[in-house]
Amino acid sequence: MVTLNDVARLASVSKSTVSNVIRGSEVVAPATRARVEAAIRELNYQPNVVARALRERTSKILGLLVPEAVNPFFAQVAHGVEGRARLAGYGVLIANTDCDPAIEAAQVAALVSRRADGVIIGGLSEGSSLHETLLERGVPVVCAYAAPPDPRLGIVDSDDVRAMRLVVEHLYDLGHRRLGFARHTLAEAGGERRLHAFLDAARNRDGVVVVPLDEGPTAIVAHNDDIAIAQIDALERAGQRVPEDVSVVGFDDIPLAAHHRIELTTVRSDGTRAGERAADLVLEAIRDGRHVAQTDIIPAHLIVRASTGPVNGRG
Amino acid sequence: MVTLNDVARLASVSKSTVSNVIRGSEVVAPATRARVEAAIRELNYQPNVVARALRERTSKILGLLVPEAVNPFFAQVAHGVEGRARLAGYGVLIANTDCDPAIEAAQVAALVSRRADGVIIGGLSEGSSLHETLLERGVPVVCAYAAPPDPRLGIVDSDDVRAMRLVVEHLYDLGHRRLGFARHTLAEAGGERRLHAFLDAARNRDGVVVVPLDEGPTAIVAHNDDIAIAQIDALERAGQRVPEDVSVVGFDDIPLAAHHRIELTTVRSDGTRAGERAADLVLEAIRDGRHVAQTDIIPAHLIVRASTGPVNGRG
DNA sequence: CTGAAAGCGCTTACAG
DNA sequence: CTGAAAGCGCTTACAG
Repeated sequence: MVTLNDVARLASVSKSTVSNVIRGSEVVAPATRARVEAAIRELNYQPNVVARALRERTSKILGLLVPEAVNPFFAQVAHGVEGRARLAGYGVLIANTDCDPAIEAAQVAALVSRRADGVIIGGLSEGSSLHETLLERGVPVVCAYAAPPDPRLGIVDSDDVRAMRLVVEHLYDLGHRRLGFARHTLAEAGGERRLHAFLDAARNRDGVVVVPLDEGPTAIVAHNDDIAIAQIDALERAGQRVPEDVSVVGFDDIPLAAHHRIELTTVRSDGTRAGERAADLVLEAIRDGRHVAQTDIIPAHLIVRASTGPVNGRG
Repeated sequence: MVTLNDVARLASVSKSTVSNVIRGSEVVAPATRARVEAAIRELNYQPNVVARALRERTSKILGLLVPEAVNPFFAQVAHGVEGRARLAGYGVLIANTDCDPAIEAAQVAALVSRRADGVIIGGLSEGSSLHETLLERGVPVVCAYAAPPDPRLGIVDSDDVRAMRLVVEHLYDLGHRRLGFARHTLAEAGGERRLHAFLDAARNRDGVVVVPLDEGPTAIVAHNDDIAIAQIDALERAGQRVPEDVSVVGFDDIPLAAHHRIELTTVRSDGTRAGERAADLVLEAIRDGRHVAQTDIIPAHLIVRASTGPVNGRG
């Protein structure tokens, strides 16, 4: 590997001067600069970011903690994070946890060891306080769709309360009174916030009752699209028809939700945008040397498609 | 941030001794070791991997170049890579390229700058020679489902030739003679290998002709499941029925393919396993200080579901 | 405008 | 068994 020293030697200048050229310092004389640049090209020199990181006490690395790698929504979030990070010269270290506390702890330790300048958390296992480990070391962190309460945290979240109000209203208008909720399968911290938002919304509608999934709800609201789509699968395999017998509502609006075979009524939530926003927040905090301590709530939009219909096929 | 020096001071030993304890050297006296370990705990010390990386001339980082972040199959591959990397103490830097040559070049430069010890390429843009940039710098690289020809490369690939033979045979047996192929949308290097395997298989079946998609094939074979599912969407929106009017075959067997509403006939290809295998290959090469130079072909299995049926609904 | 020196936080021979 | 010293490849005051 060619180093800054090799370049200096070839250009017959000191390391300081090469460094000045690399970092675009104004101070270098044009002729010297030209010589150095020629040497860089000739040797095909790429600065060693590891060395720079050590010296500057910054790694230019963002950690991304993902509870469920295979969820397409998180793929969108990751895509957004990565795009913004790249533009800012940051790399993204991906850390899947599968919501397993042991893996999660190992991943956070690895992120600390690698001196990640900031961390974005897409989900934490139940009862985890790993975000505090990070915060106490001065690492800015933003939670996307995961919100352990801590004022130092940055938060990017969907407006679940409003979303669930829209969902319940929609179902109510279709005549549904027996509603069920399909929770998500991971033991995730704060993973019941959508459930609670749903319950609150249902409580505020006269005549609406919330029943377990196996006690014949006429409509099922799911924690996310993946779960909604799995519900459709389960219902139809059990001989029920969607939406004729049971209506189903998702959350996220993943690309597949608009598919002709699925046509899922859902709440739109732009994962890529959320990822971009999360990255921006954490990047700003890094620049300012502070915690994020900001909350960004993404507005909710109900997208009505064909997975919801009038109760009992009437109407 | 607490450093090795802080630990040394608190334990009243030298940095060398702390380093020996951390790295589990046998040489340290039990009493000394205990004192150092107590100090580590008390200070909550985490070694700085950046410093270690600089000294050891290894970053313990794997780069993962992904052409299409939102493809669920690549999410599986990434999951597999990440899992194996973690077990080996490596971090995974994710680099989306969206198959854009400019982004791709920037990502490879970033990976070089960060001194990634190895790189896994999930896809390269057409005409790209970026893998050579890496190889020439001595970085082992394995291509997963992307195979520019270079003997130094590691390759993990599906057995497209056998797969397409099975697919064509299956369709032939159902009476299909007019077949079409839905290519993938990215300008990816080697992205036509499945197409060519398909064309070869079709050529070897008497009476079979390959026609453009808009010239009424009775069966469509797609480059991957995502594209197959999009084809079903397009066909049905255009008033055609699958499989009554047109049969559709995918490739990958993403989780959704088994969904009751989709029931896609497809070729199984375990993305997580492929990712794990790719990581193992590159990790071994790093350990041995050599290029990978190995090929691993994953056997093909045809999974017949309901998206294929007899031609013209007969039978 | 350019260069010598110190130092980021580690590891690794090498003395003792 | 323990410690002093050098060095990984950079950047950053500071002289000149």
